[in-house]
Amino acid sequence: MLQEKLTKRQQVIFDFIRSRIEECGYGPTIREIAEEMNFKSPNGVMCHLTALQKKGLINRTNNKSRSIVLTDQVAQELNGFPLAGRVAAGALMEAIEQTERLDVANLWPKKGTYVLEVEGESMIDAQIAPGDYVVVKRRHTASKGDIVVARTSEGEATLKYWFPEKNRIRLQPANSTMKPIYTRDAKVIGVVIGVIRNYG
Amino acid sequence: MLQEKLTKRQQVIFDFIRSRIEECGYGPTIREIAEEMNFKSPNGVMCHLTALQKKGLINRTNNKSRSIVLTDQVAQELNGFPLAGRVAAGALMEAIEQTERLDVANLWPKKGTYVLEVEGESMIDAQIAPGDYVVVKRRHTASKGDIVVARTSEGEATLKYWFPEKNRIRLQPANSTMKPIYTRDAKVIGVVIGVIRNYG
DNA sequence: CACAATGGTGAACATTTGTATAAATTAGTG
DNA sequence: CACTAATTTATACAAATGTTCACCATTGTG
Repeated sequence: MLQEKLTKRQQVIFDFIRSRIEECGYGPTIREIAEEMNFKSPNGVMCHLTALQKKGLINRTNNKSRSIVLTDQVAQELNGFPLAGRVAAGALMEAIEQTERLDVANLWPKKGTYVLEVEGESMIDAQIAPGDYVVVKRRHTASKGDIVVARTSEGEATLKYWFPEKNRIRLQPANSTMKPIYTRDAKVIGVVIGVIRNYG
Repeated sequence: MLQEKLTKRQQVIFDFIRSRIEECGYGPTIREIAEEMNFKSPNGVMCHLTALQKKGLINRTNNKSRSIVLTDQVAQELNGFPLAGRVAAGALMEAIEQTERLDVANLWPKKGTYVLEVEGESMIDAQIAPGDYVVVKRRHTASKGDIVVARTSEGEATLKYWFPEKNRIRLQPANSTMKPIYTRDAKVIGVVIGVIRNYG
């Protein structure tokens, strides 16, 4: 995971490429890079690009305009967060620079997935609080013990544990002050696969 | 938020552009689109592009190669999840198609932010469970009541509520079975600004 | 010092690419 | 049918773009 160190010049050029991709949505041409760097010839850029490619920061396709892309490793840094370790672990700050990353954008599959804002405290003992967003995978079946979004016969959607019993379904809240709902015709709308909480 | 409906041809072309941007990291040229569609002239594509632009799905810059970008509205669909409403709300599924989106990738600022995997149950009553990831903003100060990552005099990093008192700091766990830690020289490493949980 | 690595200049060339104009085709609609 | 909009062909041109070759300057190193 250690990448060869960049020279100052290479770093400047790489930063420019990355910022362009972020800001414009597409990368620069070789001459645009040259212009930015006040080069008077596109060939200077070519050398740096081959260097950046050899060091594993970018890829590009021959003869294609604007074909510079950041390698997966680098691109992920745009989305993810450095995963610094566990809270209980010792030397924290030292570790942050060089570790894995948690790619928030790709943690969950996008297809058939949506989020719901949680209302009420029915799942509080499952560490799901009001205002949290539950990430829900659209499904019509669930396994025993899953946290599901279910629609009861009254047409209400609700967030509960899913416990099928002999002749009925037990929709179990995670809250000692609330009682389970028993029903025969509750339908699973989706299964909770994640939780997102944003303080402030 | 309603976008003008696309013709079939426009939809096919738009899908191709989007998939290319997703898969390659950069968009196609006009001629590459023409080739894909088996057009024998680039001008056919030009017409469709101006249509797509007029309908607000893409933007592009004149005279620049591969300058097609998805509009913010469309691009966000690549990152976010549809925000379908609140769990308690009624007609859920009907609402999913046409609602806002929660852009997970940009929920929190990226600069100076990292995540930590939570170990232990010291914050369980704050709905933070073992295995959760806390999103931490690197800071050296905190406000009363913040959930912070603090380093105690022993050099251990720990996750607690931050309560400054007269001559000391109270590091308060959110767990009725655990006692607060009192200290004079605890240092804030960061403040918790979010939580991410991934089931399974 | 000789040498290699880095960081350029300059000019020339072949494609690729965006653009423009004119016209043909198809499909739907009043 | 006459008409319009959408779709595509055809051709041509100007500009942008990637590539290559030859060569120069600087810097650090054995």
